[in-house]
Amino acid sequence: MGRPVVTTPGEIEQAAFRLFAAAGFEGTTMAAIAAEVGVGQRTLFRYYPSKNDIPWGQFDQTLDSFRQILDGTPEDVSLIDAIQQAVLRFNEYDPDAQPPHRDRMRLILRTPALQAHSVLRYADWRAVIATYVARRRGLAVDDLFPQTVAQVSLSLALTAYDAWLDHPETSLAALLDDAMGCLRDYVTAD
Amino acid sequence: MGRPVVTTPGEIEQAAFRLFAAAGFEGTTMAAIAAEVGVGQRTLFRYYPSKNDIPWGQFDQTLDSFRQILDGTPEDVSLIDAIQQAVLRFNEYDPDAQPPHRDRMRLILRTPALQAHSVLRYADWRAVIATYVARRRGLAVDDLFPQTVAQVSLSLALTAYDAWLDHPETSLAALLDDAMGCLRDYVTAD
DNA sequence: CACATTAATGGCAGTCAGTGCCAGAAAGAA
DNA sequence: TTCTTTCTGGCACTGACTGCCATTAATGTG
Repeated sequence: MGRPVVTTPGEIEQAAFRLFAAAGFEGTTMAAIAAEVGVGQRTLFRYYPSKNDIPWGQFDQTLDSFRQILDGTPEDVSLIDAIQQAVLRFNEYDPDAQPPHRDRMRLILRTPALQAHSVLRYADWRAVIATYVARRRGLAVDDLFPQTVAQVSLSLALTAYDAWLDHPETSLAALLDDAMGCLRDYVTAD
Repeated sequence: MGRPVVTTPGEIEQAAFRLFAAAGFEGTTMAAIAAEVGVGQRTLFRYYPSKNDIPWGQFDQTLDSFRQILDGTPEDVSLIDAIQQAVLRFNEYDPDAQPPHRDRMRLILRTPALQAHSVLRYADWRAVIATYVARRRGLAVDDLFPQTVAQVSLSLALTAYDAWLDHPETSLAALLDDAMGCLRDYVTAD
């Protein structure tokens, strides 16, 4: 019961992306988004805690699924393969959903304010990996090994995503594998 | 000629750190810093473009030295060793200068707003590495290999630095080597 | 049907970072 | 002394964000 909501996170996200496309992220004010949705500015901030959070939409929920993918991996798969496959599966999208997903990631990865703000989200992502690594190796989450693996895994994902923006013809999966190949090459070359 | 300056970046930095120590980064306003220095708020913004830039002090200059360290490395040193040693040397400090350096890094690495903002600085750092890698391998800077190596190198450095905050007794150099060891372990383990 | 309860809205005033503008101050040069 | 250069700092303004609170619109109860 109680008064019914006037909007949804999804509706706000769509309105915002419309304005971002027209005027850019910096060039769009929260007042303009509120007007576009037809809602008070104060209400907007109840749906998204900050302007920087809008481009991510409702991504938070999905971290749980990332955890589940990892935990559901058979233990006989090597650590590195388990993580690589989990990252891959976590980032699988329907072919239809890929263009908007790419637009979203382009906005996030190429807008300085969002690049910066996003590291706070990545921290949770890294924590999922570090926790998994720590468990499989019987280490503490804070130990150097889990932390290193988590940081490096994020690096690979970010590098692959960034390359994906410029090479739409290549699949994200292939780029993730390529990035891992680069890493192996880098580490094992004499 | 012209009117002499009233302050210096260094003086502002010191005053700011005094206040940060007392009230925290978020709890310190630019107005308070200006008052502490004894200078107009408008002037403050001419010395530091944003509050987030103050904790870094005058670090920008030093990226040149990082480039020089890399370029001065003999070509018969393997790529990975060249980078590892350059990162190491770039982060060498007098034993006397280490406690303040650690305080600075603790503030930067543990304050969310600064964690976020700092990625914009790291981008320049990564560019130095990517450029070096591209040159040595005859690739374009934008190619996947240089970008991957740059991202991963940053990951290792950040992981080592973060561990250093909690283990002051261990040298940063040792932690950088340990992080690299973790990476080798991760990539080459069956 | 009247009335209480609940939950969301949105306006308002205020904080804080950051910017453009411009008058004024202080130094050296002519 | 006057001109020129350069730095200062006040003022007004924008834009994100917050706390406070009256208002609104549902639902539940007698």
